[in-house]
Amino acid sequence: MIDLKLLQKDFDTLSAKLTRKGVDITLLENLKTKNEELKAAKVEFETLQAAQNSMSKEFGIYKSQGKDISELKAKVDANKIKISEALEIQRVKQEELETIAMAVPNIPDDNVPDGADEEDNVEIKKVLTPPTFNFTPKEHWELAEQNGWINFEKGAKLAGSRFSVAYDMGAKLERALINFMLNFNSKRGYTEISVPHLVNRAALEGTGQLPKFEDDLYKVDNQDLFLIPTAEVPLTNLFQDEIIPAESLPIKMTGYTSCYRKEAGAAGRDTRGMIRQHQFHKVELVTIAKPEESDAIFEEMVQTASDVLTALELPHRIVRLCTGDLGFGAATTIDLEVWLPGQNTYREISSISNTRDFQARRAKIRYKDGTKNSFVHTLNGSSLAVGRTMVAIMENFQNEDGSITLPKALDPYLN
RNA sequence: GGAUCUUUGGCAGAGUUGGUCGAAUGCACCGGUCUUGAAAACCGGCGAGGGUCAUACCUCCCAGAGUUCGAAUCUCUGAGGGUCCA
Repeated sequence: MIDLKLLQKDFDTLSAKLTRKGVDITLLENLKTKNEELKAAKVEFETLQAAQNSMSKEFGIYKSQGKDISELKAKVDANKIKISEALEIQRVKQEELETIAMAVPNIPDDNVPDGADEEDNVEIKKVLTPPTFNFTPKEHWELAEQNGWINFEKGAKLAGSRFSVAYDMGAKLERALINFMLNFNSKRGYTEISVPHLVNRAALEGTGQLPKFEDDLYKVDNQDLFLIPTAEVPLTNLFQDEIIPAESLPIKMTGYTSCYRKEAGAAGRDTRGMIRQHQFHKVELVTIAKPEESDAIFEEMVQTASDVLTALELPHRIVRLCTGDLGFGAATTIDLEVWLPGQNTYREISSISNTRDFQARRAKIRYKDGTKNSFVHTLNGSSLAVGRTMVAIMENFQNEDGSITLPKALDPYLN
């Protein structure tokens, strides 16, 4: 959630920044008005409540002194009605404010380039040179089927399109990659955590998936539970509504989960293969940090994810997202795109974001800085999407006969 | 599953004939005196969140609902814990 105090104090600067991300300025004006109304309603209610409290105290004194209380009681009763009215007004204002506030995206950092979509993202650097082939490299679905690693028809049989089943070496590779990545991240100081794949509404509101993106989520019938679209949700919300002692920051976490997405807006895109599936595996990094250290940690997380790719000998490039491609909760995002010879292009395999205090404000994650409480910064990033890593390995390590030589880093995990 | 007791600040633990209780006391913690330094002793401070320049003020004694002018204290529901019975 954006900082309402900042909105009050410096509306022009804030609205200019949010306009870059396509936010309608009248929405912000509306928000400002609502916030002022809520404040007034709160003052009104609290004043009445204070009067009520002091009258009630007087009541006790009157009684102990044996004075007549009928007049006081009449006053108190009248006030009581006003209180319940004021409370109702406040409740309504609060609700209205939240409805608007929760739909406003995060403020992009100043160094995020303007742009409409992924075409306008800015490449920072390339890592490793794409391999050359003296034959035409195949696409991963061909290789996956030819080697008997992935079966898309079985996936469709069980659950429909955008599902697949991994067999034999495909299944082993998946498991090896998860282990490899978790170990890699652990060595970098990230604590491994295993979390639920179902979370409640509050958790998803905390990280920003709700209320705006309910269509992208799988929901459990008759219960307020959703399948997680990323481990970022449970990992970040571990600290929901907590005040963390400053000395325990930064908190660096890594976790593996499946991720479940309806891909509502992606009809027709990547329909073949395992680039875009409704369920996929991902190893995630989440860090809870002090504001002053979050930039350094962001760089470190990008580096860690890039190093995983390098360790797997996968050529990739590092890209800074433009305003148009930036996610709802992110202040800044860097994508890692892996080289796919079969498609002859770079494709996203990891996305690392600094949400600054956007999620912290929603999820009420604070830290005690001396005597005062401040919002933490939360950062998240994939390290990596396992399915896409498999795609990248298949395409980059393919031989002319369609067989695949696996990267040496996985040897200890595959025997 | 039945009966009964219990749930308070970082911890321990008062407070249950409803009022001046956000809450005694001890420990822990922080500051000071003393000391070469530390410990001990003594003095002072010390629950949390919101709000304010700072006060004021509002909210919070497991959660929710209720009775009342007023609830940590009474009633109901739920959750956690203990004990006894099955």
